[in-house]
Amino acid sequence: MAEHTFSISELAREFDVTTRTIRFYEDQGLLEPQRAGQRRIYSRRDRVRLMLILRGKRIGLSLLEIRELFDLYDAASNDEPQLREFIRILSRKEQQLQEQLDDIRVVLGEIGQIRSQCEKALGKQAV
Amino acid sequence: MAEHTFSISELAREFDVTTRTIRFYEDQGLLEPQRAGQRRIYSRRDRVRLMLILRGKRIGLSLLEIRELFDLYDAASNDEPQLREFIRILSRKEQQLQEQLDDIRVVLGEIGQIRSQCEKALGKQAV
DNA sequence: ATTGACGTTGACGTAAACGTCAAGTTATTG
DNA sequence: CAATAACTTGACGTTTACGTCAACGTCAAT
Repeated sequence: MAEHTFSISELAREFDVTTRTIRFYEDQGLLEPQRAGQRRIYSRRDRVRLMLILRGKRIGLSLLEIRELFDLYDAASNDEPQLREFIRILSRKEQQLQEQLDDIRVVLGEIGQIRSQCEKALGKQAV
Repeated sequence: MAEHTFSISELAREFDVTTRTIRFYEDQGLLEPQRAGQRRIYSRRDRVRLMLILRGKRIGLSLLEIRELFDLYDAASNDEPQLREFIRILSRKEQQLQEQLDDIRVVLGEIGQIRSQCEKALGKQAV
């Protein structure tokens, strides 16, 4: 079965990051593509890793935290305590996001008030 | 009516930031406390501003964005287009947060799978 | 054989958000 | 009055996450 692989710029295009970024992630131990001579060859697994990195960033993880999660996950497959640790970290992150969401609801509520005040101020003239 | 004021370290303690941080926010045009000689005197309004700054940070705004929102808000009180812009920016942020939440739900879903796999692997022995 | 696209490794630069002195000022208190 | 605490400005340091060259390798196509 012919394993599909990717070049660095293919991945860069697909995920809208620069090649520099991808190499940087490798530098940080987040990716370990194979080589064909000098050239980097990315497997499906590498591609998934990149997806996970970017998702991690979107939920506010630092690259170091992502790295630690990868390491934990790799080591955790057969180790329950580490898996629990893994889950605990993510639960904590979930709670942080929940707080963020609460914050933004507050902000949006305030905005609503401001808006209605403004519309009242502008009055019946030319809204 | 005696306006209650605050020293820099009072605010620092209350919000668990350093005085350096508060001065830095002033440097960035986010706060403009009065002075008694050299000393900074923070009013209730300044305190509210600081709360807003920290809340803004929690929802992922940069200090620059917060600054722009303050400026917009100050200028917007009587100007509808700017108010709409103000609201638009926050709506965009709300959407980003929503995406973050979706991301984390995905992650947590995956975690659930991994956990159950792990428990299955550990089997009936000593879970 | 040369051009062009793509890739490579350094090395240095940058922006954000503070931390960390240093060196001086002001206020209070024993 | 001297010590101490709290405050000030200013300058330089730090971390994260890349951007930006420079200088070179490689491979396919003309």
